[in-house]
Amino acid sequence: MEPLTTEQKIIKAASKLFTQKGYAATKTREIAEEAGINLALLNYYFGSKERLYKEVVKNKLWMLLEVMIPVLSDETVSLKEKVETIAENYTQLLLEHEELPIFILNEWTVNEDLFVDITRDARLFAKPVIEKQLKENGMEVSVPDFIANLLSLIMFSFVAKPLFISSGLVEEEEFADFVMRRKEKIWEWITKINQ
Amino acid sequence: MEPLTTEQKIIKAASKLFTQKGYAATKTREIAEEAGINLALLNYYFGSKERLYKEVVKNKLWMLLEVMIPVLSDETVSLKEKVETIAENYTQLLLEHEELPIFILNEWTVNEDLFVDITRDARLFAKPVIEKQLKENGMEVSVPDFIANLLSLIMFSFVAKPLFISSGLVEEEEFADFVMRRKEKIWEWITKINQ
DNA sequence: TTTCAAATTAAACAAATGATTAAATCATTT
DNA sequence: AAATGATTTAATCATTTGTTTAATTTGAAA
Repeated sequence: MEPLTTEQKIIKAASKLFTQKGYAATKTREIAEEAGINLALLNYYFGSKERLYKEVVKNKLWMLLEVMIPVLSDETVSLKEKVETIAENYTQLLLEHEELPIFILNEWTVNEDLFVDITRDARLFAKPVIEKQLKENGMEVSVPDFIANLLSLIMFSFVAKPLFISSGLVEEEEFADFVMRRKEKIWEWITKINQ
Repeated sequence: MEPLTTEQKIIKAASKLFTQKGYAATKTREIAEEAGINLALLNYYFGSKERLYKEVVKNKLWMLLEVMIPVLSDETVSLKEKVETIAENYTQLLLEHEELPIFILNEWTVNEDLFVDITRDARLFAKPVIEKQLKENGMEVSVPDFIANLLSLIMFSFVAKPLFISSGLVEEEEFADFVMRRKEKIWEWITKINQ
């Protein structure tokens, strides 16, 4: 348990506040207070609020993608293993960071330019690998539809959590159970969908 | 084509900017400029930025819910018709207002208090009606899972559009085609999932 | 111990921002 | 035409906000 460096304290506080409230609503003074550091240190280490923000977004986007990209691209992992690993890892990750997908997807919509740099030249999905494995499994679905169905069924519950809670469809206390149970069914659903 | 009243011009401009950029990033002077009115009129008609914002959120939330709620609650509409109508209506609506779901879901996460008032006492989902129809169709799925699957498969493509576009999985020009084709398969998918 | 760069602090600056005021204009009624 | 209330305008206010500055402290090297 090394004590955090000043830089780490700032990143930690900024990550928390930016993901909770978005870029514009988060004030540099808040970040400084949350981090327990002097306001000027924020600019000393990161130059500006925007540069700090980009740092945070890069981290968070990577958290979200690394669960999926390497697994999907790996030819030695079967389609079933892929789906089950991704379902498992995402549910795990998102239960610990519920705000992650909505933060990233909203920022990606509102602040598109920012993501151009980050995702440039990143081969996010290994289309040929997945295409081959879909055929091997007798699935006639297209790669985009396969990815869309997979991510939908795993992630949407987290994105739309407030709707589920407010409507009384799912109680706050049983939400974790709800997504854990769904996680177990993903592979079954995916195979059924694609016959 | 009546010319818009000042109030309508403000609401229109505010709707556009708030949904595009969120509450904090939207400045009252921008709204005034976009609406072509004097800044003071915003407070004259709506009292404050926050009250104007609540007005916009209420409208947008209702746009999103009215596609779904009345249809789902109607006992005289079969489950198949329900699913197909909702798939059709949502795809239509969201193609015209792509920013709508991510705006509402993000605001609902970031600004939860605001939605307490709006959704209080609103029986969003008619659980018993759907439960009955699921049984009649031999579907053993729970209502929350049914709703989650339905909304996931329809809406997630819009929420995650930037991911699909940036990854090259779907081209911007073919996005409308992509979601239109998916829309046609929703009922098939839903039935297969629940055997 | 002295030196010196790195790290930290308090204070201040300039611009932006939500809101208000008081005067001017408009439209409707008398 | 005069009167009256509703609408609109330009100007201003008080804070907030991101950033900078200049001085101080810290800690390691000489």
